[in-house]
Amino acid sequence: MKNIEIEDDLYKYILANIEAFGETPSQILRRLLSLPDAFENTVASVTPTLKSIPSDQKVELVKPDIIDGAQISLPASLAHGVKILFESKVFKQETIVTHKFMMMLTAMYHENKDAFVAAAQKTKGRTRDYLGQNLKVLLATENKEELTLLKASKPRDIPYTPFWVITNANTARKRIIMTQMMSTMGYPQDLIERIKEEI
Amino acid sequence: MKNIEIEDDLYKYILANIEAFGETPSQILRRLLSLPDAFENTVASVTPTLKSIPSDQKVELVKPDIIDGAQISLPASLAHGVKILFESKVFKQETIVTHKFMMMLTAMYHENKDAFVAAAQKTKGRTRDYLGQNLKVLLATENKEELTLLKASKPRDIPYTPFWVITNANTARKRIIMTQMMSTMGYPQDLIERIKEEI
DNA sequence: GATCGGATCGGGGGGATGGTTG
DNA sequence: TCCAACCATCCCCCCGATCCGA
Repeated sequence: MKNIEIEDDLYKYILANIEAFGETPSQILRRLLSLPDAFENTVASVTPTLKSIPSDQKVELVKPDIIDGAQISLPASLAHGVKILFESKVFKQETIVTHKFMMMLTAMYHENKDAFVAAAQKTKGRTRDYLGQNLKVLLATENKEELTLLKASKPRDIPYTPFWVITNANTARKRIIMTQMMSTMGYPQDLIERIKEEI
Repeated sequence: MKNIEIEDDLYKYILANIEAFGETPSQILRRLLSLPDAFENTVASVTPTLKSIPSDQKVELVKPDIIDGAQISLPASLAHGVKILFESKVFKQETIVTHKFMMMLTAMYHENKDAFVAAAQKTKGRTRDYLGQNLKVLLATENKEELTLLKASKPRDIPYTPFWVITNANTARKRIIMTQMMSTMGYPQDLIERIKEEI
């Protein structure tokens, strides 16, 4: 049971609508609101959370875009390419290298999807892929052994993107992956050289 | 004002029909029942009670302010921003860290609401939110499991504010939260550095 | 006995390091 | 065999929330 505080006139109004002797305010309210006696409704919370990059959830959204047929809204900080991203506050304030790494990839994807797709295919290690599409499908499809191996690399979805990246790598390797991606995609040399300062 | 007792589910139903932050159950009921507004306007019910922060009840009240359409009166000690707060007697004499923590947040909210709102969204832990709006609604809406988790963090309404904060944290973490909030809101570095002395 | 502040300690994630492969 | 490149184990630190003491 809960106690709520209401103004006197509202209280009078409720009592004025009494229909049976001994009816409680609560019962009267139910009737007035056309609610069943045993009302049991859960209002589901619909908050799509982006657990992987915690920092800029509800930031200004721009650029409605289409990914896999679904429309998405991209945070402003990620919508204007790598160069602008480097200058953005959210990027500078982010301390976790993996997050910066993924933010860059998001920005790059939206800057040039075709080039990104091509570069993603070429960027891989000796035994493992570094990037790919549709992580969920991959995780569902592979056989047990391969799956264990795959998971060891800690692949994660790149936010606002149909791609995933490997996450279990030291910073040096993350730089290598970034460098390869940016080179293949044709980013200018001076921007590529900034990688080691930025992440 | 009258108090009436209602079942939990009815209470949830009422809160589920909230349309504006800070709306009281009474106001919601009026709308649902198509009743005119009361002539006597409520202030008390919107204002989070200050039973948690003791002993400045009879203190000078200043700065009539608007929170979500309701007018409130703010204790002088909390009305002039963080810097003044640090120098105030009530703050210095307060021994409970959590109270000081919340006093600072109240002061910060009134010093710059927009910045506060933005900073509150960004300030969060790995799995839990640190601040948010409308605790009542949150508590009524979430599903059982999430609710238990949420409650473990002991969220409390920040007095004179539509926000709540996590309270179940050690002092070190409270400092981290404060630091993040103040940085994001753009407080000067020297004030931020005083956090570890002040709380 | 009940409540409340918040230190303590278990758990989880980031990514450096040591081991492995070609 | 040795070296370079790569992999993924595992350490350390951060975060959460249980629980102890006031």
